[in-house]
Amino acid sequence: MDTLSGVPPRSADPHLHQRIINTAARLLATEGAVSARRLARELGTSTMVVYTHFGGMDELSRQVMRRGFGDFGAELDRGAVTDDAVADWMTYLWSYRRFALREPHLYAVMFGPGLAAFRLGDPADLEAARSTFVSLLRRIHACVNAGRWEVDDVTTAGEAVWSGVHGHTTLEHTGFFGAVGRDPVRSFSEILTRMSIGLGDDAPATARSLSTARRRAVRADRTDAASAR
Amino acid sequence: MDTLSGVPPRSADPHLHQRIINTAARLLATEGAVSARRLARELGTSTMVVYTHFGGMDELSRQVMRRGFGDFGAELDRGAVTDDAVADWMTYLWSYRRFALREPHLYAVMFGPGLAAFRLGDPADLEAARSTFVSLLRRIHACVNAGRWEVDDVTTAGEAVWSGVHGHTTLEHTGFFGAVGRDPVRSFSEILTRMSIGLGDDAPATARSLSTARRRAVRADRTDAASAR
DNA sequence: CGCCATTACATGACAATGTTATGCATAACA
DNA sequence: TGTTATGCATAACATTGTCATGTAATGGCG
Repeated sequence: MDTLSGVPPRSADPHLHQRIINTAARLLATEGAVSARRLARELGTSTMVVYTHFGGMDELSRQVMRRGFGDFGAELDRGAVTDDAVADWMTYLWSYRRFALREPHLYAVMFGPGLAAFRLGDPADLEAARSTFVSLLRRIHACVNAGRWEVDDVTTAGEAVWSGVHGHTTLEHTGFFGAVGRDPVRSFSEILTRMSIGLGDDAPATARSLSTARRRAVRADRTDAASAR
Repeated sequence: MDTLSGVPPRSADPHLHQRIINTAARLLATEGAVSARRLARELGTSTMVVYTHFGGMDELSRQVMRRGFGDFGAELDRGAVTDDAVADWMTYLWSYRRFALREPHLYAVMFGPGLAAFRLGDPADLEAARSTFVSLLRRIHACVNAGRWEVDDVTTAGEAVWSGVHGHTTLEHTGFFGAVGRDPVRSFSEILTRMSIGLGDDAPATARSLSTARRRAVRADRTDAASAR
């Protein structure tokens, strides 16, 4: 109705822009969906803020996606660089899986077919996604430099690796492994193992690296679980 | 309004059930989305037919998905069995990619996170998806029997392979390869190659099988394009 | 053959979605 | 202080899936 001046008129919040993105990301993570009205209710505003600040839900989703890629990349790059390059590469991919499992909806926004990063070719979106890919390529390069792998085209190898882990995580998100009573960890290990051997490593060395990376991953899982409490 | 008897009352169509599924599949393929109203308009009925026949859009989508898995499996099993088991396996996966590219929306319904096959555990849905997986396992078994691969756990190997090709197709669907100017065929070939070597084949034999399978795939692509005309 | 019950379907309404036109109150500025 | 601009709330519109209601056709039974 008419605006009663009894209600203190909300002064312009200088951080509203970021608050919207943060709240949208939180709602996405906790409730699996973000609607303009749900978001407005959470923010204590009207749905119009989405349109004055982002022009619509699409652009907001892309901003959430960009932030997601930022967090994703930061978390992936946290992995140490040791003298076992293949183990480092595997650790990187275990972190990849950990993030995807912890943030399934964010991952879906980032890689899903909805308003995927690449279709609406905003260079900033493309760059956000590409930087994490480049980070993977560095790990692969290290394996080549260490003499473990023989790869002429690192980018193509990176695409193959990425396809494998991305496919695995999306399958795991659908609940496939649980539904058929299979172990996703075993399947993921298989991908890492066969890929490493296929890229030139010998089987025993890959097995040793897998053990190392698996140990690190279990420890990181525990840290993750502890910080969630 | 009141029902004018001037309009000939539509007698119960005994094939309506199938017509709904077929039309939904067609709309999904041609328009990328199926809404109850769009479907009703196409069928010349009201939206209620969806509810009397399926109870809602969800169940209808699952029926479309089931039909999709049927077509998918039939098309995949069309590949010949020759004395080059690895080439046969690769041909199978090229067919996989071909189907996914030709029917992106159907593929998304089949494997997407929406009302994924596995989450709502209807055994019929599970079986529909599983049968195509079993078909993949047969191809892998043939490679092992031929002495090309050394695999103790065929199912786990199948999951790894599936992750790779599934991940690749979903990435291709997002438009990633086009956006960054990369060649999806090369990436897909890399997956097949590294996986085959990783599963025990030697590199030259894998390369020969890849050539064979690629030739077959190109021919099948042509046939596909011709029949589309 | 004629009546009744069941069933299939159309109509229209409801809630929730993204979006937008309108208006007002505050903020920024001269 | 007066003017402009902007940010946001209100309320509406179109579209979605869904459902309550009514009606007409179908099929069984006397």
